[in-house]
Amino acid sequence: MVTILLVEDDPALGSLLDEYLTTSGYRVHLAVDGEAALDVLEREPIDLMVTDIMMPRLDGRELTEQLRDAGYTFPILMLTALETLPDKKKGFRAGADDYLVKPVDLEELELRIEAMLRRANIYREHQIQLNDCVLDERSLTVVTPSETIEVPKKEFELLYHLATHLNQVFTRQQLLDRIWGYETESDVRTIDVHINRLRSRLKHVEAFQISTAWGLGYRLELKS
Amino acid sequence: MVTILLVEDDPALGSLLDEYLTTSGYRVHLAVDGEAALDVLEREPIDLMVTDIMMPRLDGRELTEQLRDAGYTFPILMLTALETLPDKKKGFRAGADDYLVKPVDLEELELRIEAMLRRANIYREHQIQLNDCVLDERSLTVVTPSETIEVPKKEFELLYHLATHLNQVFTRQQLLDRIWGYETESDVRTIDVHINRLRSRLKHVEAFQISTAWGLGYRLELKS
DNA sequence: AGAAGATGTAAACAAAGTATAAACACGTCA
DNA sequence: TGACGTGTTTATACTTTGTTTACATCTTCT
Repeated sequence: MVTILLVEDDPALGSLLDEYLTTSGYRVHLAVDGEAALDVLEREPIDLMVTDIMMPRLDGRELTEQLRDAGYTFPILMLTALETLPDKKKGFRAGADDYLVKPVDLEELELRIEAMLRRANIYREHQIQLNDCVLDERSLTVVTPSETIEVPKKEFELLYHLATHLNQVFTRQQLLDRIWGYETESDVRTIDVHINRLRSRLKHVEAFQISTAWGLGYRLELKS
Repeated sequence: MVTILLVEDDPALGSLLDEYLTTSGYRVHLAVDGEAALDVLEREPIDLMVTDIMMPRLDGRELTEQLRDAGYTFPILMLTALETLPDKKKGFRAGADDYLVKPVDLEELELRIEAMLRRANIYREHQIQLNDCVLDERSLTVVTPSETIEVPKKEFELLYHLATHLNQVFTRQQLLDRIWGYETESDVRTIDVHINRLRSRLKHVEAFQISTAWGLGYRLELKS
């Protein structure tokens, strides 16, 4: 589920947006100002932020700048009562991806959020997240908090296939058929060798493991 | 340099936008309708498209749908005279990333284009900073604290493209398509030679390195 | 415990992909 | 014209990856 961080100091507007977005199928965290937003960000993984621009303490523009500086890359949409170009400009310069002028048109807000998510999701289709670890199909890498491990193509395909079918047991022949192709003439023991190499290559990865289903085949399961 | 495909059937508006965007530092291809746009796309690598929605023959919405279906992922901005929500909705649904209502505010158009490019990781700054090292597009130089290295054009374009897409892996064919152009007949191994020359030319540069993604292609990553 | 079957592991070999140098082609400019 | 810079192709050396093989180790069952 997509998680939105909503930063809005006006209680009436805040709860209106919260309710609307929640009923639209998003998980929403509501923060009353920039400081509160930073607190939420420390505890929750956020996919997208919608923030008012004028707020007490830390305002939307400063918040956006701080987040971009800190390396956050999720899409940010700013809400502003100010129609003038200089203000839009400052917002974009600070790192916002879009803005919306108040009063907020709820349907348009949803459309813009969808468009931003679609754009940001282009790259996610090629990734699988397993706990704190990401398998990146485009670069053939396994990215953990502490390191990035490059994995040879066949090994990666094997890993990726198991990862897309968590906990499901595959026989060696099934894996050969699905990854090498049905007409391959490779020996089934090739699978064992690849599994072996994957295990030693990923031995420091805490997020998941490839376990042996004795007499059947292999499966990938989360460690957590 | 960022290349924009501008699709607009009104000659007056078309040339106005063309001129404005060109003086803003973009390379612009102007097409008078969707069919003409498709022709341009076959010959030129495009970073972003700005299209009118109402046009003879193939209109902006149909064009957008076709392009998305064909796998093009660059940002698309639609120009529309229609203010109503259902029409915006159709535009977004067709795959547009943003829209702008006519009459076009040139400055706002530029801001939106910049935001879309940033979102898509396409930059039009003439310099890129990588740690303590600067790639300068205008002088085709790589400037480090200790020296300034001149780089031949093709090599620089290759380097620059990789630098604007940090850590992203590109196949040799993708690099050929994007830097040499889609209709090039050069051999993909030309890429290897250029990479090789770049590496030896920049071997004393500490800021970044071009690494090989085995079986895939190349990527530029910071050394830090 | 011991046998039979299944899996783990290391090493050798084969295949595929990449690095590098050198030769060639072309245009520029004194 | 001829030296030079740039871009491309080609040939060969080299590296990484993929597969097989042989043998060690582990499960399961009697």
